[in-house]
Amino acid sequence: MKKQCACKSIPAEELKRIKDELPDSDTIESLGEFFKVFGDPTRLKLIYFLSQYELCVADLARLSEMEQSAVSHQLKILRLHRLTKQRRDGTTIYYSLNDNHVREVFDVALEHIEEIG
Amino acid sequence: MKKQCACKSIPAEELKRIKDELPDSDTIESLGEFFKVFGDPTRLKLIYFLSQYELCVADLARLSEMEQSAVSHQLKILRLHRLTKQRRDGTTIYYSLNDNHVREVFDVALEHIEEIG
DNA sequence: CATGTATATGAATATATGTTCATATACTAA
DNA sequence: TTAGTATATGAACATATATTCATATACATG
Repeated sequence: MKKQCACKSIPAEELKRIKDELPDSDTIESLGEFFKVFGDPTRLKLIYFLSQYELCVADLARLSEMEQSAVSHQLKILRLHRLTKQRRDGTTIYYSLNDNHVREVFDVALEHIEEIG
Repeated sequence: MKKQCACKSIPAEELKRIKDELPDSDTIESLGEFFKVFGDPTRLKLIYFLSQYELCVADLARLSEMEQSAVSHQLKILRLHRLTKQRRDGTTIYYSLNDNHVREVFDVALEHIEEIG
């Protein structure tokens, strides 16, 4: 029983080179975090609405048909990832998107879905 | 105690209109699924490698420093989402990306990470 | 056929995550 | 201050998910 697989389609030196091209692990982690935020349908809805309008929590709850608490929890996640910004007006807090890439990512993915499913 | 929140920054008819602009729930679900695939660092590594090279499972395992079993499990997910295609050569199976949008999504997100973190 | 290699997969486990409920906080107005 | 409104948050719970281990499958070779 050999210790190393005999496949080795690619020689060791080239494997090393390919491996080095990978973005560093912090970047990969951040990317994963970023996509994870988009990986939940309820957050996607919030993101979509916020990509078009500045909205208060209560209206977001009505639009997404979620409870206010659930919306606040999800908004916290968006906030922590700096995807949103907010302003206070009295007791009301208005959220909006903080970044142009967000909608861009959304749209590229949408193209994919429409083509491949 | 009122039954409905008094906030209503936006009148009911307009809320309805905004709500109707949201892609249908199947599309939102698919988008969420799509992003969820990208939401795991180990899958991101596989996707990145495959965006540049056609690779066999064993080499993917070496490159990503994962066990062969874990790689196969993740490749199954990529396959089910039709992000990859594969061809067999003897006992070896070579994987590659199936879609151009994938790398595009990856790159847009990378821009975001580099700007906002 | 039997052996070996590359990959796939089911089950078990540990961890992560989203929602709900109850409650806290921050602000407004009387 | 007291009551009311909008939002935030901690804890508990249920569900999802990634990994590992053991094993199965598919193919090649002798």
